[in-house]
Amino acid sequence: MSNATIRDVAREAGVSVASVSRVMNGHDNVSAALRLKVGQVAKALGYAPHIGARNLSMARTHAIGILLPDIHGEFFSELVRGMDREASERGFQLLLSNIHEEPASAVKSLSTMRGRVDGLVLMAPHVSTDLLFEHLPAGLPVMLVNCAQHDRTHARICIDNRSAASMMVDHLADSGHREIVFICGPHDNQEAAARLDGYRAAMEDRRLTPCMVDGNFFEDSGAAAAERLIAQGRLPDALFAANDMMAIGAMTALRQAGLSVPGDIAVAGFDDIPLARLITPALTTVSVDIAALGARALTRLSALIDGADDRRLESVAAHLVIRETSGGAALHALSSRSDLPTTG
Amino acid sequence: MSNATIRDVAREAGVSVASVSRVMNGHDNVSAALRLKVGQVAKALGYAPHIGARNLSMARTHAIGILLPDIHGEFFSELVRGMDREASERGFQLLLSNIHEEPASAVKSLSTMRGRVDGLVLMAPHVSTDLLFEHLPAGLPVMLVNCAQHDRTHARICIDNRSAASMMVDHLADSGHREIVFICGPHDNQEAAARLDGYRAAMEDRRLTPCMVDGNFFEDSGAAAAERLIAQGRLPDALFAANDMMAIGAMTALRQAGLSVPGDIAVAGFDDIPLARLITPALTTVSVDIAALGARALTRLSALIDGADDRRLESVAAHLVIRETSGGAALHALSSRSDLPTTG
DNA sequence: CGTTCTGATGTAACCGGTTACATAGAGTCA
DNA sequence: TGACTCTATGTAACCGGTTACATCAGAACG
Repeated sequence: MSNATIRDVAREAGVSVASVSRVMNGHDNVSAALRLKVGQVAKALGYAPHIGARNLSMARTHAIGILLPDIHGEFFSELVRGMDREASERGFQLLLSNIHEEPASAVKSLSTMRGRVDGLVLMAPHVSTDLLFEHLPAGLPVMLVNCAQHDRTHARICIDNRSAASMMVDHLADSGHREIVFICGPHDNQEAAARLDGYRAAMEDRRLTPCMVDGNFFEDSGAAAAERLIAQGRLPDALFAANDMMAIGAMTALRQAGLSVPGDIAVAGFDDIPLARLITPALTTVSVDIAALGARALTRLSALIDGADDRRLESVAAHLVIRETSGGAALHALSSRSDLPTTG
Repeated sequence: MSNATIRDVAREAGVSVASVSRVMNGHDNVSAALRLKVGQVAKALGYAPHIGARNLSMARTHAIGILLPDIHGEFFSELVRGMDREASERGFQLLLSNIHEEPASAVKSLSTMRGRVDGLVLMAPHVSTDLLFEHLPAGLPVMLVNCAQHDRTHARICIDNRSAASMMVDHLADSGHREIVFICGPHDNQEAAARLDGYRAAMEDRRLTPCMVDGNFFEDSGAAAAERLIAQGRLPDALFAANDMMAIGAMTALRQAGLSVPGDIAVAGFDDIPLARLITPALTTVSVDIAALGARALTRLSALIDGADDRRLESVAAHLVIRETSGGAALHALSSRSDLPTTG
């Protein structure tokens, strides 16, 4: 049932296991005759090397562990796409693991990576990273993506959420809006916090009063926030949501209340999900090349695995995509990347 | 640098490796004293078992290989979400591999899975599956997803594209449309072919004449198809596109030509991408619970790994989501699943 | 007190590869 | 012909776990 082993091939071909190994790995110090015979026997027996065994003896797995908080949604899919691009180029495979909210599960995921991967990409915006670091297999290269800032011992790469949020405030203010309300993301989320920071800072720089309402990154919470503002009769000039889904939810609520976007109120989001350019009016938002982020993380990790010493914090810039909902000059910015069909 | 091994722990604790192994795996035939001592030494040395070594000696990896044609987009992300849900429940991890168009890359991906996973989920709608099967590691459980129909030796699970397309034709016809034109997907795509089949069959059942135009699953091709029909002055009652993106492209073209949907012409799509319910008018389409498909594939694969004999072809039903573009009674069907935030 | 049973622990083989080192045989040159 | 390379191949240790089996001490029992 199970496949032939290298010793089966060696016996059948009347040679030693070392010779078979050398042939299978294309070493050059084997005679043509032996190469031929071993090749034939291997094919006849349907021999395929057992990668797990090879990994053990070479202490190299050619696999990279990816620990993510949520393996779903467009962010995940783009991130993995970028990582895979680099990974397959470098002969790595991706071992996925979903770390759930509870720290215990994250620690467990970590322990199951030991001896199974050559390096780790770790993204944990809400789990306390201190706890995780204690449980990192010693000596295993790790690349942190969008983690908390206070760690300095590991290589990190973060989206510059703060600056991007500030840029968006600047854009809205330059378009003539004064009262700009921010719809927050989840409180325990690192990225949401950075976006809020950027909003606050830019507002204060311009002597405008920051005003925040609650949200949780889900569409409904954006709608709820807008409804609350409408009900209170405190409609601002602009709504800036911490992500696109909430912006879209808010727009739906505004439309249902008979308000026009951007006529009565401007709206801006964050993420530039594919949906953003397709809804009407098209959503002004912040775009990050997530695939590039993933690719970059993998490139640096690969260098770490090869022995590089890299503890830098790299900041990935985001850029504004000004569409229709922000109301200013109807400049169409660089159009977002072309969308892909969704059916395999 | 690297971590301690089980022999280090054994030496340090003054016991045998077998005892350490037994303690680490929670066997019950160890004395409390030994358990305590080994536990202490293991913690002091920062020992974590080497999973690769364990896999080799137990001939069990607790990993599942996922071979997909495109690891990006919503389909991928939903599929993986469903798989991960079941996988983590069963203690499996997911090893991702992207198989590109060329068969050679697919074969290579396959060979790199040998001895590294306990089973395989394989999705290859365009690669010739015969070639792949030759290179499948013998005795490795495999679950085929949305593959060609002509294989009978493996467990398979497919979306019932054919029936769903027929149902859509029935719905359009019941709504009073007679001339229903189908916008095809790529010719070499298995799923596109099944949808076309279902369209054809349902039309013929109703003594209506099938009429197909070319498309390739991309938005542009849907727009182009609509423009051609308009230019030829042969506007049908309804357009049924093989996926949503083409339907959306067609709607854009129709609107630009001054035609109203569904007033002048009905439109229907396939896939129920998140966009479908957000555009105006909201798109009537076919929805498949992709996460459930992934979960189901993993459940069956898990049974195969446990020794089950399963070569069934399972058909996953899709259901209509009737919204506004199909023009019939404005029944709002079950709203699609709530959307997820895209920011980690 | 000797025998048998029981349960904890140790010994060593094994999983399936890789590779340092040993060895044998062919070729080169004095 | 003998010493010396050089190259192709074989031998066996090793990677880091698991586990069948052996062993041994203490308890139970006649």
